[in-house]
Amino acid sequence: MIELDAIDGQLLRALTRDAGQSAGALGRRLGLSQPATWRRIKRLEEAGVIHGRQLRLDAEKLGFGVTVFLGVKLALRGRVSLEDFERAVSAIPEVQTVEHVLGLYDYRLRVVARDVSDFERVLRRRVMTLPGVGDVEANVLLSEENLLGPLLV
Amino acid sequence: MIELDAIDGQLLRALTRDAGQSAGALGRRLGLSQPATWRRIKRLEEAGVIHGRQLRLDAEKLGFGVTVFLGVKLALRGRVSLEDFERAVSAIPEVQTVEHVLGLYDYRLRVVARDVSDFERVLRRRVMTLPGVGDVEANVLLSEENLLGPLLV
DNA sequence: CTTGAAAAGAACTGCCT
DNA sequence: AGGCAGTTCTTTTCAAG
Repeated sequence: MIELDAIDGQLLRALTRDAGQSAGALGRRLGLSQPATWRRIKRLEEAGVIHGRQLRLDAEKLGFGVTVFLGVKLALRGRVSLEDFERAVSAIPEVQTVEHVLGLYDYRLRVVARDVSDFERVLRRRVMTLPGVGDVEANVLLSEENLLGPLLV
Repeated sequence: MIELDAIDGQLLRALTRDAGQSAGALGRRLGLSQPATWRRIKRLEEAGVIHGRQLRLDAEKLGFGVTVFLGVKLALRGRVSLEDFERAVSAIPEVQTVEHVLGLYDYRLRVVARDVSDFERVLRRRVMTLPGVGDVEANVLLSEENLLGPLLV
């Protein structure tokens, strides 16, 4: 594990808000020179703390108005491997995230669809036919807020 | 809604894999010049399709080894407003995401903690004391895979 | 850690097809 | 729409305090 001081925390906080700002502008606000700021960011990347930069897309603007979280419990455990399930679920284009979890469900899926009837198609023809699938529970996303998290306190 | 052609789709797909690559390098692979590629990206940003770029942090390297998804059902509905709940939950530093959903639960929370006993502290002292909280269900994250989603097919 | 400088590269602009 | 050429800004590396 890497040692982070207060300035690293401030850098991560600022970059989490906007990953596209320049090292120079960032450093000026924190009272650091541009090369010093740049070296700190580089160090965080090399340590693996910063894993990369991800594009944030607006699903609605792309015509996907419905986002649903599915909790999936596997039946037939032992007869169907987790790898089979994961491979099949990863091949569904509407699935954005696959989370293997421990608890009431075995997997949590984030699924998008154009509308409710499109979601029904995905659910019936894609999800319910996955190998070993048992109970499925659905929650429709109304709104979502991403916070900084404690990584940065 | 904005019209996207095949090239826009390829751009979004490439940028979703790595949001940090330059317009020049991207264009060369698609047979476009640097300004043409840049103008397309700019257009997607201005249309709101690209909402921004987010830093991807490695929670484990920052000392947060446990990620838990909580499904929260509110009791006392009507007596406590959703706004009160949302304001209180957003103030918990360990909460990374708040999703307002429709279904078996009212809210889904993504929570990180240093370890299991740290998570117990968050659950007992922070989550269970939220205004109006009723049933709480937990799923511990084992592994996670982010796919491109259908935005890009 | 800082400043200053220099080279490389990426972002942005205007003009032309 | 796309390409070309040029300008501006940022990144990246270096030397020296």
